[in-house]
Amino acid sequence: MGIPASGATTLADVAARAGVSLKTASRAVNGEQHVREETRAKVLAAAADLGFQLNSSASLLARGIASSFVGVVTGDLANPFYAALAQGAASELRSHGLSVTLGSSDESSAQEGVLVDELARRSVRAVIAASAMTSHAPYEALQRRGVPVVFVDRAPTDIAADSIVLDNVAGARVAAEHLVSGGHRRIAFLGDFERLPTYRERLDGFRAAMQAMDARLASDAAPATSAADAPAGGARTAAWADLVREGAHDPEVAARVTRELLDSAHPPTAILASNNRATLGVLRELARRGDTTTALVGFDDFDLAEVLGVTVIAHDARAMGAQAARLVVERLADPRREPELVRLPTRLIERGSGERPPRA
Amino acid sequence: MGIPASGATTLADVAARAGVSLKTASRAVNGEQHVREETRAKVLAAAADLGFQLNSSASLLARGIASSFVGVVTGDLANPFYAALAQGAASELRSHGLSVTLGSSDESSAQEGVLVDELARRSVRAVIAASAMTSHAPYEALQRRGVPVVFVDRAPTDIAADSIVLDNVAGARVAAEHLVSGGHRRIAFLGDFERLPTYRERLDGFRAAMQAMDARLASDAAPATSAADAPAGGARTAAWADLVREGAHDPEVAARVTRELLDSAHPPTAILASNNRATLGVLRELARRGDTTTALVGFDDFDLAEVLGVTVIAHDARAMGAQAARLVVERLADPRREPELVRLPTRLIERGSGERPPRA
DNA sequence: TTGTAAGCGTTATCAT
DNA sequence: ATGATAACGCTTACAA
Repeated sequence: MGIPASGATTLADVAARAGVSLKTASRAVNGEQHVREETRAKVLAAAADLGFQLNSSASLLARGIASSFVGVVTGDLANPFYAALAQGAASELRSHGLSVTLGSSDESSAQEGVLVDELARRSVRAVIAASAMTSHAPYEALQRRGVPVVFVDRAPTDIAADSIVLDNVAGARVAAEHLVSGGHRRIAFLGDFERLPTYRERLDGFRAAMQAMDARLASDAAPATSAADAPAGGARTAAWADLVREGAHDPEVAARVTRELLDSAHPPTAILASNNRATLGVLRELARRGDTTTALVGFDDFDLAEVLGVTVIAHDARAMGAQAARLVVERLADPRREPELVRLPTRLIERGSGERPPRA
Repeated sequence: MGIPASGATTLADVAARAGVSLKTASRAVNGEQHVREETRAKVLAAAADLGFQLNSSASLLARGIASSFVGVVTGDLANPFYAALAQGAASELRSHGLSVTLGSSDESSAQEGVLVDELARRSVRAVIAASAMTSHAPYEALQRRGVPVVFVDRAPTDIAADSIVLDNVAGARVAAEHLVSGGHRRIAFLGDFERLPTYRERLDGFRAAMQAMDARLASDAAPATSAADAPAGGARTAAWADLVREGAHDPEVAARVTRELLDSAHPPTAILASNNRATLGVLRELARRGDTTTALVGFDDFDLAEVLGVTVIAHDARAMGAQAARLVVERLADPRREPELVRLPTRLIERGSGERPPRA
């Protein structure tokens, strides 16, 4: 019925059918003012008749706007942490009329670089990134072009940008202190890729707790002794440092490392897994060997943690995504604000695995 | 240095700086043929100098293309099944130069409708949807406008479209038969929302297995008896039908239903959870009451299933997403193909929970 | 190989 | 309140 088979109904068609000018049709369709209600109704009816849909490319072009898409760059959506992050960002952005376009880097710097270039080519309005890169040059290029970039989970040190991260140091410290106060002295730390700031910060927190423990033990052992009496200080430091492992980014590696640790001459009595994938690997290995005595605290909460009784350092990934979206919107509104660094709290949830006493 | 502060470097700027015409610059930038290498290099250098980026809106408009975005509609990304689906679709589409834009319906028909309208407004090139709607009118509108729609997980019955689903009937039947062959007679079925075809199909599979069981039991009990002798037939049918529950879409409801079932006068000895969220709920309730005897088979595999020893009906969600992406690409290439219905296989993975014998 | 001119569908400007 | 006309930045004929 007058609908062109090509499916290409333009605003001009609508205007013609409604018997008004192109501009009036535009005004009506966009809900602008200065259109008589009667006219508007006429235009809207014509549009409905023709199944008209605004061509967003033309609209954006005419308005001089890049696009209404915000790129969200994460490692791998299969990781529930990233999924929650993306979901939080998407729903918050949607309430501001912005859409999300996804990209997974699989934690590869190279792939992430390609991804960011691609986003640039797609003229995204802004980018939210959980970056695994050490050099953020591609992001800087975006910023220069006026595209805001907000970093989540990992804050870059080489460029200035809004960032929202967890209080990793405090989280890991609390976890380690919890194990120490439970009587553990030999605590292993399962870290992620060495290059990730999250890993380094969590290790910092772990280190702080362990050094405090060493200091306390030293003073307990020799109440009124001078530093010269503690030649074992270095050895004691080595004691906990020997149980630090890195590169456990996926469950398989984490399981293997756990196995090596527990099979060693002086196995740890407790493990602090620095993220959800590491925790998964530890759980698999513990289950495999039927080990129910080794204590465990995992960074990141997960669905079955309660069922399995796993003590975790929890946080709200979805809120983090939403917060990142808010930062995007704010910077879009005022590009010259000072870059903001938001640090989100974590909390310890005791479920049993972290409260197991050390083996005798 | 000559870069306009507004960040709006156009192809014309590049052409001017390189001392060539607009069209030549366009050719060089787009990697087209018929450009002397020397010229191309000159243009590319100018583009790099100016930090030029093609305006995708203008480019798409000039080419008469809607966009290079494919909308992916799912329930909730927090569900690993959807996350894997989205990831699979995204990476496959990317290799075809298409990007993904995400939308979560939270399984609400209303919200899904809004979402689809939004996608239309954004001029997406195609849509991949795990739809929770019963009427697919909004999708039909898209199709009419020449936007291909591919349904995943749930195939619509009211409109014709490419679909890719699991063999739900077979999967659920195999699961139920597995429990029956393990000696179970009282098997509960924890279903999702009644309106979802996945739920209905899984129930069909369950029913088939249970009816077969009933038939076998009847003939065993009365080898040479006529139908008139089996007035209990209806009662027997009721026996398994009484253990069918629906609406267990989230873990909380699933846990509550499990509790009611196990607290009832004639509790089931086994449970078939019709999806990952239901399985989670069952596990929580079993853990809460310390129940280690009730057998369990869950539809959908999950990360910790091995650790927990949960027998599942597994499938490859990521592959499903990738396949959907392939269907999109094919239909984009040839819009008049016959709509295709792909049915993906499932497989039973025995891990212990499904092999527990019935309580005495 | 390179350039010219027209037009993609919409919105902004400035009249009326 | 409505409308003619010129952008928006790019690509596709069609020349040269």
